[in-house]
Amino acid sequence: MRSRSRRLDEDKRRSLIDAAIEEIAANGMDGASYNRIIERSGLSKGAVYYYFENKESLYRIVLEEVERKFLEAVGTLRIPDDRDAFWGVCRSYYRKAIDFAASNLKTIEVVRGLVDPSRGASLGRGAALEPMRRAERWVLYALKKGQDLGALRTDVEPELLWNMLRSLGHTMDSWLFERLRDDERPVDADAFVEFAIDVYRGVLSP
Amino acid sequence: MRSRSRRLDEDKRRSLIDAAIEEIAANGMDGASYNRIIERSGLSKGAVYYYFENKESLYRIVLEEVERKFLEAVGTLRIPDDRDAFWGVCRSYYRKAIDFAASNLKTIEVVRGLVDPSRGASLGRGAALEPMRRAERWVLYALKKGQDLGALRTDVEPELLWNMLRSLGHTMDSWLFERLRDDERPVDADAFVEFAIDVYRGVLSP
DNA sequence: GACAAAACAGACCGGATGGTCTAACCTATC
DNA sequence: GATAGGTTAGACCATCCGGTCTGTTTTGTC
Repeated sequence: MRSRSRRLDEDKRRSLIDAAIEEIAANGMDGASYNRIIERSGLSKGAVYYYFENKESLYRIVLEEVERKFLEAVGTLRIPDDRDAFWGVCRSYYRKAIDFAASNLKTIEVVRGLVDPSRGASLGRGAALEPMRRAERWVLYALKKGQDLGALRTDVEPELLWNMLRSLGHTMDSWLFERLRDDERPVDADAFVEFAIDVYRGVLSP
Repeated sequence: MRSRSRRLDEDKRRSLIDAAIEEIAANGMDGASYNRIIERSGLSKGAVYYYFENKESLYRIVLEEVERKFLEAVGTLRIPDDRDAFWGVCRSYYRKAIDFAASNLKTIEVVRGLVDPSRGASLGRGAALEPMRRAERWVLYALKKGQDLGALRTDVEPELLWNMLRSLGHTMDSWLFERLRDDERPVDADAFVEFAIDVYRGVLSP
C-alpha cells in the first residue's frame, strides 16, 4: 500500500480526490477514466503513479474519504428499542442524510453510483466492496431490529426487502436531486422526506 | 439504412442477432463489444459491416426484434373500464410477461438492461431510445387510465410514479430471475406474481 | 558545492474498442 | 470462358484504456 508510506501533500491529495469525485460523479464508477482524473487533477501521470499503486488504490482512498465525510455529517442510524419511535427516528435520520446530500451533490453521486441496483444485486466491486459491505451489514442489522420490534414485515426475506428499499430509495432520491440541481424546479425537501417515508412504510410495514 | 436495402439471408441474420442478444445480456448495452458479437456470430467483420452501417444499426435491429417477440408473446396491457377489474387485469398481464421472461431469459435480460434505472432516469440512449419511448408512453397511458378509474393514487406526478414502478419491478424481477436461472432454488412463479402485485398495489393505490 | 534520494514529467506500451479498406472470392450474365 | 458486381475475409487504423519506464528536476544532507 504505497499510498500509506509515501506522504502526499494536502493540496495535491485534495485536487486528486476532487478530480476523482467529479469524474466518477459524471461517468459512474465504471465509466470513469483514470487518465481523465489525472488530467483533471493537474498532476502528471508520473506523480500520481508515484503515490498510488493504481486506479484501484486511488478509488479506495476516495471511497474512504466519502464514507468518512458522510458518517461525520450524518452519523449512523440508531434504531430505538421503542417500537412506536421507529419511523420517527428513521424519518429524522433520512432528513439529515438528504441535507448532507443536498450540499454535497457530487459526493453523493459517487455513493449513488454504488448503491445503484444496476448490474444485478451485486453491490460494489473492487475498491467499492468493503465500504459497501459495511453499509449493507448495517442496513440489514437495522432491518432485523425493525422486524424484532414488530415495525417491519417479516414475510419477505431480508435480502429482497433490502434490495427493494435500495432501488425505491435510489429512484425517489434521483427525483429529488434532479430538482435540487435544477434551480428552476424548486422542491420542498421536508415534503419529500414525508412522502418518501410514507412510501417506505407502505412497502415495509407488516 | 443499409440493412434495409441489402438483404441478408436468414441464417446469418439469426446468428448475428443471437450473438448480440447473448453479448448484451451478459455485459449490458454499454459493456457489450461489437467485436465480440461479430466473433460470436461466426461472420467476418467485412460481412457484418457490409450489411450494417455500424454497431448502432445492428442494435436497432436487435431491439426491434426483441420488441416484436415480446409483443407477439405477451401483447399489450389493456386497461379495463371497470375499476374493480383493474388489478386483476394487471395481475394476469404480469403473469404472462413473467412466463415469457422465464422461457426467454437471455432476451429479457436485454430489455432489463434498458429498463434498468441506472444512470439517472434516462431511458435508453441511441438505438434504445425509440422502443423505450414507445414503452414509456404506453405505461404512462396505463397509469393515467388507472388514475381516471380511481384505482391509482393521484398525489404523485406520473413520472415519479412510473420510475418507482420501474425500479421496484426491476428489483423484484431480478430476485425472481436469479432463482429461475438457478435450478437449486426452485421458486413459485404464481406466489411471486401475487406478492409483486401486492407490493405494486401498496405503492400505487390511493 | 557535491552527492544521493525523493519527486516528478511525459513518452511509451500492450491491449481493447469501433470502424475502414483492399484484395480476393463467388456467382450471374453475356 | 470472360467480365462485372455482389459478397466476404481479415489486416489495418485511430483512439482510448490502465499502466510502465526512463530521464530530468528538486530537495535534503554533509
